[in-house]
Amino acid sequence: MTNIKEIAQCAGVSVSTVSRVLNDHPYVSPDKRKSVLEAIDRLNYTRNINAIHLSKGKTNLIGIIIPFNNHPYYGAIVNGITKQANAIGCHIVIFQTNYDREKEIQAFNMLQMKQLDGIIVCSRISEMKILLDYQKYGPIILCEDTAQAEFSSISIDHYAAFSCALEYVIAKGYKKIGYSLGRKKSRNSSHRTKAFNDIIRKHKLINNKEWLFEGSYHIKDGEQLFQDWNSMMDKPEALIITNDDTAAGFILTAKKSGTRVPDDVAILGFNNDSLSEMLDITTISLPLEWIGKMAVDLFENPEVVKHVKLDYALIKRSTV
Amino acid sequence: MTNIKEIAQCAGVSVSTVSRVLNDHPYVSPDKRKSVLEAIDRLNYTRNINAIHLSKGKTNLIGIIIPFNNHPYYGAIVNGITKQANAIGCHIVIFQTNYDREKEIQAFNMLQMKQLDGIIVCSRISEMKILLDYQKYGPIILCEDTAQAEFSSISIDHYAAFSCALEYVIAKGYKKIGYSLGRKKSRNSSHRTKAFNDIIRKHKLINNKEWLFEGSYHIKDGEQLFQDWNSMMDKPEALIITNDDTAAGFILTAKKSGTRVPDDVAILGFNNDSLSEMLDITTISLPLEWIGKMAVDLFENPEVVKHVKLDYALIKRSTV
DNA sequence: TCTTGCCCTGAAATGGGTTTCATACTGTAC
DNA sequence: GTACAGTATGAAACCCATTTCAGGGCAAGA
Repeated sequence: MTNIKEIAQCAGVSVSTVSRVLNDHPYVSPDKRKSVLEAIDRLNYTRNINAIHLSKGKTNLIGIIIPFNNHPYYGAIVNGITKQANAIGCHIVIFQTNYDREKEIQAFNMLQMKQLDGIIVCSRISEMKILLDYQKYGPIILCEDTAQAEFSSISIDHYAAFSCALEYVIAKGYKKIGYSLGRKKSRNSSHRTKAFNDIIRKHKLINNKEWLFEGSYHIKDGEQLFQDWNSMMDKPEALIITNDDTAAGFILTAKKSGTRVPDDVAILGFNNDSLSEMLDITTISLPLEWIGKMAVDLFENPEVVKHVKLDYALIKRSTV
Repeated sequence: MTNIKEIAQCAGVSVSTVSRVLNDHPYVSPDKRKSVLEAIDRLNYTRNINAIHLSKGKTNLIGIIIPFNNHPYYGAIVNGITKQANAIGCHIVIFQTNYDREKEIQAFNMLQMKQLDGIIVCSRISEMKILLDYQKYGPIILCEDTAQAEFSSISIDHYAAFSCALEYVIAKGYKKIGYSLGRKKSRNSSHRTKAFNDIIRKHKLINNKEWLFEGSYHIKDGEQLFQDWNSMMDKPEALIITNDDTAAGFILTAKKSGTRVPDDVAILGFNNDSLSEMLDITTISLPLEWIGKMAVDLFENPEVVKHVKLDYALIKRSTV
């Protein structure tokens, strides 16, 4: 492998000059620049980027922590991140964790070892304490609704979004309302739960613990959710479901078993996926790609810790 | 940032010894090992991985070239790759290209500059000529049905899989059969096209050029596909659709407009996604995660160029 | 006793850039 | 004519680990 030294020799200049040409620095005379360029061409030279990384102390690599990759919610965020990262000349290393602590730590270790310039956490299982430990090694951006002073964050106001959903369902006349979450203890979930409890209390409706379902992520979980719902003696008349994928699974299974939506059970989802559009599912549209884009923006300006909240929109369709 | 030199000083040994401890080499006396470990602990040392990369000439990073990330087909392959890559201590850098040549080249350049140890190409737009240029910089694995002697490949026998699908549709009595592809000129597509032409000729059925549709990737494309199909004077009675996502889009749109499946039009998809299961779509199951896994296996053994083909399975359901 | 081989250790070479600093030259302003 | 600013250039320091090589110590076998 030819290196910068050989180029320097071949072009009859010093390595500094070669480096200057390579990095478009000023103060290189046209003729030397030319001979360096020729030498590069002649010797078929490529820079060893690992040496550059070592020297510069950065890699232009951003880590993304997500639980699942094959999921519309995270897929959309990743899309947003990817686009914006490309715009600032960065690449993406995906850490698909399945909520495994080890895997998350792996990502943070790579930050510590300088293989990553920063990390965007789309969803996590590690405690805040862990994140604080690693914070000194580089910017960590959280895609969650937090006020943690040490980290920039970008999120949807899940409390407000869920409230909006619930108020709409209530306004439509439903009294027995249940909802499903991914993991009960995630930040986003806790906001949704709080919203649920507050609004239900405000309207003096039944708050039945049984009507809170967990583990709703994928379309197949929707099938299970339907089974669970269907096997209840006292069924809620409306369900606010974690995401459109699960909602779709629920609705498709419901149809098979002759359950009518929204007559037998009203369904409201989140995300406004293509699938929800196809199935005409009432949903809350979330600006997921924007979350990704903003996360990269926040990564770029690590000096200022900001907490950005993005807007949502109720999409009225046929399932409520 | 403390480095290996400081550790050596602090522990009263040479850097070589520190390196040996760090890398679990034999031939370090227990007491020296202990004092090194203590020094590492005391100074809160972390290795700079970029230096290791430079020194070792590898990064344990595998690049993946995919057109879309938020797509079940590629999502599943990426899942398989991720799992197996983790098993061998590698991480994944995703290049989502949207079939943009530039983006693909970017990935290859990173291989050339040694930021990647290898590349798995799930689908590409660059010509083989380009790949051959970059081949010398590291293993490139193709997830396509090729016999190119220079590259290992892993694929489904798309010719056979498509033939199987088509024979089944024909056996069910359909005579006017159309099909859809992603991009006409991709390798996989060309195998499907060949299979289609061969089988149709064999059975002496109509081969109507109009019944070949293109650009079918996502669920929304299925909606469009239905519009196209529906607006034809002479409609095919059965459609073999690129993938289940598009098939689902077609079927859901069809239902809205009162078109019955399979009575008005039979539908057969590919992949056997969760969605196809939910919608009871007849499909060809493809071992996508296995493609990913095998791709990593092939990457690991770059000395032997192999062309692996995986099996498929017809899943009979209600849409044919 | 001598060889051979294994264990242990450190100096130095190696991987390949970037960047600072010192120096020198040129042109312009006063 | 003197300062000063700007342009050009190379030597050397720096980023940080891995790995080769050489050498010393020690034990077992001849």
